[in-house]
Formats: sequence, structure tokens, C-alpha cells
Amino acid sequence: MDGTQSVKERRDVVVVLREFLAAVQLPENGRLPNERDLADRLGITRAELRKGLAVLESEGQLWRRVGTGTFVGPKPPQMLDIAELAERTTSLQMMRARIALEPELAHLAALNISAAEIAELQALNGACRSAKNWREYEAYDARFHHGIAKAARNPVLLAMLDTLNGVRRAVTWGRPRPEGDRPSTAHHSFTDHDTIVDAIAHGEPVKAADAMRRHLQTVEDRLVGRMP
Amino acid sequence: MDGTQSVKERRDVVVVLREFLAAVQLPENGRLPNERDLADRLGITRAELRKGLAVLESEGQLWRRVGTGTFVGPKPPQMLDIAELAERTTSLQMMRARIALEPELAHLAALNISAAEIAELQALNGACRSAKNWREYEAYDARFHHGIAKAARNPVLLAMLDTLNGVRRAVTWGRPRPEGDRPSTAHHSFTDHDTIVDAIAHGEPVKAADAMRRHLQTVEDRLVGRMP
DNA sequence: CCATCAACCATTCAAGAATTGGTTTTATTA
DNA sequence: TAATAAAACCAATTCTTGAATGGTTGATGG
Repeated sequence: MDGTQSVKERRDVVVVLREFLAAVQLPENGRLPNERDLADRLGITRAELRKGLAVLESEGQLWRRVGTGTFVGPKPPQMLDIAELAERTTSLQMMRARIALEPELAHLAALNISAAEIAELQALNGACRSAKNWREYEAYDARFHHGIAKAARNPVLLAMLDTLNGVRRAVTWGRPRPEGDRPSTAHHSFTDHDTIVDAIAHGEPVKAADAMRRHLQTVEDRLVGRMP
Repeated sequence: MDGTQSVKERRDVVVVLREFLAAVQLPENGRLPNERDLADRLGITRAELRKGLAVLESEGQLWRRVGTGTFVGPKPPQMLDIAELAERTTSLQMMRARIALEPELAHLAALNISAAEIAELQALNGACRSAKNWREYEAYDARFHHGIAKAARNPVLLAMLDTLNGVRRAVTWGRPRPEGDRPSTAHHSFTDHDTIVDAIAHGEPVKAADAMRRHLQTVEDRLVGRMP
């Protein structure tokens, strides 16, 4: 064979690896042979090979995962674990995230919403008003905001809001809840929702985004303890 | 046994089920026995049981999934599938999502970033400039934006940007890529990055958010075809 | 001290059996 | 015959087990 000598030649392992990658012309996300085989093929030891792979990995040329293999290209993103994420997230950080997302969603909704969806939003807002306990209110409130996101006609933003709500629910699971009393304290949210729906229904994106931002800001203020 | 008579008594299955749930006191997300066993224990037929479960499920008292079981409480949100999401998402929608997220991230980064992170951002921007091909440029660009998100100190927003980038990559996989030529066409991005880093480094959140918004807007304009 | 080799570890995947909710067919009984 | 209980079947999911893989450690020997 030809490879066994390259060790003695002291050629840098990284160079050998680059040549190999160029030779085999693997496609993006293509899989390299496993380390044991590849070390044999290149005529180098596995420890040496791993050093070289580490370099290429740090350069972002490839990525590795235990039990799976070594692949060309940047590391694919991991699907986020909602429960794990909720542990590292405070209620305030949740609100900052919502403030980042939802005004833009209201903006887009004002541009794309249908008549049926407007009616649904109004119905959900009414359901919020007549909720018999706090938990029921939160369920309708979540569906209200989800409805706006759906009307925005942007799958990515919708998915992100949904995961956001998932984290929100997981976060509130850990905290105690005022189970019995009705959400009379949230009466300001009702009028907030009204103005948001009105702006969206009249096709006024900027106004809708502003209303949503003010609404969430109020919730955040209340969360921090700044009662207006 | 005792249960076999309750069928003849014609007591409503739902009532029996509610009594059972109250008796066993399952915690939130607790799992019920499987339908065959439960039907035996309650002395009713499986079809009857399923009617009752359907009612409670529609009430949101519990949720079921094939192969898994029946559980107490509202249905947990599903983790989003990046590949599936990418199929329903256009490049333009991707940009709208980024414009919703990243200015806020730049804002927060300006408030929370450390000196080491500033240096890292500058280094990554430099790496963008000296990228030898388009793919390498995109890798560093992604790490640049990720660095800003990390400096924002908000796990939820960071996770959302990461999934966003995952979708972005999955979207661009489907499209052809200009493999060979260097990203000289993206030279305006370099100065954009400069102004963003400067604003963040000087602790000017509004300025940073504006710079980020303008930067992404330029990219979107270029995407749509409006060359400025 | 360093490189090499082997063994071991932890994670992941793949294939198949078992489990479970969902559906249809068959048997039983009034 | 109609209603209904019982069984069988279906499809999605989990569990189990073994193999494959990257990651780590330690013995061996220059």
C-alpha cells in the first residue's frame, strides 16, 4: 500500500486529511469512514487522526457525534428541549422574548389576516373576559396570541411562538398558581386585546405592533412589580 | 367482582371516570392505566370507556397518544421539526423572522456583553472578511450572529435564533449555491458588522438594534432583488 | 517523555418485540 | 334484526438488545 510511509515522512496529519477530503469529494453532510478504518486507510494512528479531526472540527469544516460518526460541514442545530430550556429561563426573560416576537407578528397579521380569523380573535377575547378561573383565562389568552401568530402567515415565526408558549407553560409549572380567584386583575388585558384586534382588523400594522408592544410591556411591568 | 353490575345501572361512564380520577389522585401529566385494564377495573366495556375518555379529552382534562398512553392535563407542545418547517418556509419569511428577533438581541447584547465577547465578535468579523469561499463566509457570519445572541444573556432568545439558523441552513440546502466565487459581493456586510459591533461595544442598545435592523433589511432587499 | 496500541466507556443507531390508542370485524344476546 | 359486547386487527410509539462509533484511559515500549 501507499499510505504507510506518510507517517515517517512527518507530513502534517491535517494536510493528509485535507487531501483525503478533497479526493473523496464528500457532499455536504456526507459521512466519513469511522476513525478506526480511516486511520488504517491513511496509514496513521488513531490518536494522530483524532488530533487532525479536532483541528478541522474547530474550523467548522466537519462535526462529530458519539455513536453517529463524523460528517462534512457545520454542525446541525439540535432541537431544543423545552423542559431543559425552561429551567434556565426566568419569567422576565420570557417576556423579553415575547416582546421581541409578538409585535412583529401583530404587524404581519394586520397585513394578512382574513375576516374569519378576525372573528375568531374577537371570540377568543370574549372567552378571556368570561373565564371562570385563572387557568382557563390563560388557556384562552394563549389561543388569542396564537391566533394572531397564525394570521401572520409565517411558519417560522408561528413555530417559534408556539415553542415560546411551551417554555412559558413549563416555567409556570414550577411556580405556585393562584388557583381559585378569577382574573379580575387582568381586566386591563381585555382592553389591550381590544385595541390590538381593532388595529389588526383595520389593517394598520404599525398601530397593531405598538398596541401589542404596550400590552406586553404592561404585563412585564406588572411582573417586575412596577404597578402603573 | 363488584364492577360488573355498574353497567346495568346505566350510570354515566363519564361520572364513573371522574370518580376514578378523583380517587386515584393522579398528578399533572400522570398516566392512566391502559384502556384494556382500565375497562376491566371499572367493569365497563372498552368502547364505553373510550366514549367517556373522548369527552374528558375534549374538555382538556386529559390527552391521549397512540402507543404512549392517556395522561392528565393539557397536551404538551410538540418540539418543532426543523426539516419539515424548512419545507414550508421561504427565504423572505426567514428574513422577516430574523428582523423580528435579531435587533432585540443586539439591544440586549449591548447591555450585557463582556469584554471577551466583544473581542470574539471582532475576531469573527475579521474572519468573515478573510473567508476564502462563500461557504466559509456563511459559517463565520452565522457564528457572528450567534455570538451576539449569546451575549444577550437570554436562553430562550438564543435557542430561537439557533433553531432559526437551523431552518435557514435547511432552506438554503435546497437551493443551488455559488460555490466557487469569493463573497466580494457581501462587502457591505463587513461594514454593517463593524457598526453593529461598535454600538454593542459602546453600550448603545438603541443604536445597536437599529444597525442590526438596517443590516438585515439590506440583506432582505438584496434577496428580493431591490439592489440599493 | 512520547507515540502506539489495546481495552474500555458512553452515546447513538438499527431492528424487532411488546405496548397502546384507534378501528374494524365477528360473535352474542335481547 | 338491532344493539352491544368481545375479539381481532391496525398504526403509532416505546422498550429492548446488540452493534457501531466517537471519546477516554492505561499499559507497553521505544
